[in-house]
Amino acid sequence: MTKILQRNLYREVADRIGDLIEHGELSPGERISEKQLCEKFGVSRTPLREALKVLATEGLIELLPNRGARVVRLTFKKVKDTYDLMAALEGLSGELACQHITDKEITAIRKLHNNMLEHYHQHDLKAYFELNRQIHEGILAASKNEVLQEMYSNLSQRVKRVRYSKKMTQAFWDQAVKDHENMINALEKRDSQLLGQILRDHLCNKLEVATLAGVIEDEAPDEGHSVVNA
Amino acid sequence: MTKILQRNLYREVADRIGDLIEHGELSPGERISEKQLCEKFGVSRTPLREALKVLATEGLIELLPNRGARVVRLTFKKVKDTYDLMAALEGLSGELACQHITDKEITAIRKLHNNMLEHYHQHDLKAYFELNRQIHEGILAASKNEVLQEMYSNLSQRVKRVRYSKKMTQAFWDQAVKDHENMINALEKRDSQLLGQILRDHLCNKLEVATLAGVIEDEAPDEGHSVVNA
DNA sequence: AAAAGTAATTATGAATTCAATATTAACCAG
DNA sequence: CTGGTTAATATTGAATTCATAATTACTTTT
Repeated sequence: MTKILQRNLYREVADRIGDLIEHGELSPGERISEKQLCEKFGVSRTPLREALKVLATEGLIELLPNRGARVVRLTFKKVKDTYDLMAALEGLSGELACQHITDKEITAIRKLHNNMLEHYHQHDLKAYFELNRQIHEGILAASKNEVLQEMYSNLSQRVKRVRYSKKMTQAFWDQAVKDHENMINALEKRDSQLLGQILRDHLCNKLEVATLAGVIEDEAPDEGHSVVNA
Repeated sequence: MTKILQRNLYREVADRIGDLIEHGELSPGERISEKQLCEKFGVSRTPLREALKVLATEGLIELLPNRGARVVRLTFKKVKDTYDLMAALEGLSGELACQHITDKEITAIRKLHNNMLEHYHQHDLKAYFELNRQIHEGILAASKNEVLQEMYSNLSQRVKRVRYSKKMTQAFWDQAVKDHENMINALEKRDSQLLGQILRDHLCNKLEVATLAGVIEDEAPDEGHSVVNA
């Protein structure tokens, strides 16, 4: 049962702006010019402004009344908070997955896992990360909780642009693989509590947060006052 | 440091539509007429349509391309999924609160708790619920995690309209109060793990889900095809 | 009378236009 | 020059207009 994908112009525009933010083509704190983006995308201001409103509720940009939109500045605290949340959601996904996962799904994830192990042994970090992502996504899907999946993917979106964990020490990597081994085992035993615990503690997040401490510039409060949607 | 409240027209409209949904003045599955709402609120279609887009990303309504907006149908599963998520978030809020709460905040919550106990002894359910809400909100605030607070309040919004847990047996009530006693104790001892556990298991959610089983009409799949934002 | 097809109506999607606010530039006094 | 005031410009906020798709009503046909 594949869902029909809704393609509104505003959604299209929102996604493309999201990409621009993710790839750093729109800088944090930088004012987003409506006119400029309209020309870039070849759309009028109406769908563009709708997209901005959506992106604001998704937490990617902020709207300052009468002063335009700007990309949210990712402070270290904000990223840390987001990761804390994601860890909790991953934990929940693990618990629920154990309750709802089918044998077929377990087989598929085991397969991904074995595949990932190969890349690990070949030191192919990029391929490893991709499989790693697919495994976590698979568990999330197996939770059969769509609200959870939606929330998680939103949070993931928000921090994507700093998610380039370049330096990964061998020790960290070894530990991550061990975690994954335990995860699969817990999943096959359908041990909710255990899998939940492993995923909550899985160092993937913690590692990234740790390395991020250096990456993120926590500079002077800002230009533009602190404003919040109400 | 009180934040400046942003009052855009679209946000205002979105909130008012949210109220209509919460109070059942817009029925689930019912098509939302733009023109009608424009007249009701005295605004043009532009801000109204912006509001609809925002409400869709907030999960309160669905937009069917070229076929308008309708209020999301709350199936039992959807509500159950949402409560599972909220329980996990409450658990996290408890853990974080223990780490970050100030003595002053603890005192304030203890005060709310004592106040709540009085209403409990006087069998004033309404006042009890209000204090109950304030306590949970206080813990959430004490977590000092704004992303968490934002997510929680969004989830809460989604299920508000079925949150009228009218029948509350004395046994349930007694247990809830005991839970709360334990919560406050854990908080004062700053026992993260314990408070997290209590909040995750707190029957408030489970109770409501249980009673809801009867309240929600899980009817025929629907008119209008299953469409999802992409 | 029922079904199918077509025209008329209505609603939505998006661009344009108008109004209000903020930003920049120009000007002047100290 | 520097600081402040006012005018000019540009940008955002919201209403209107135009275009397109869906729904309804009405024929027409069997």
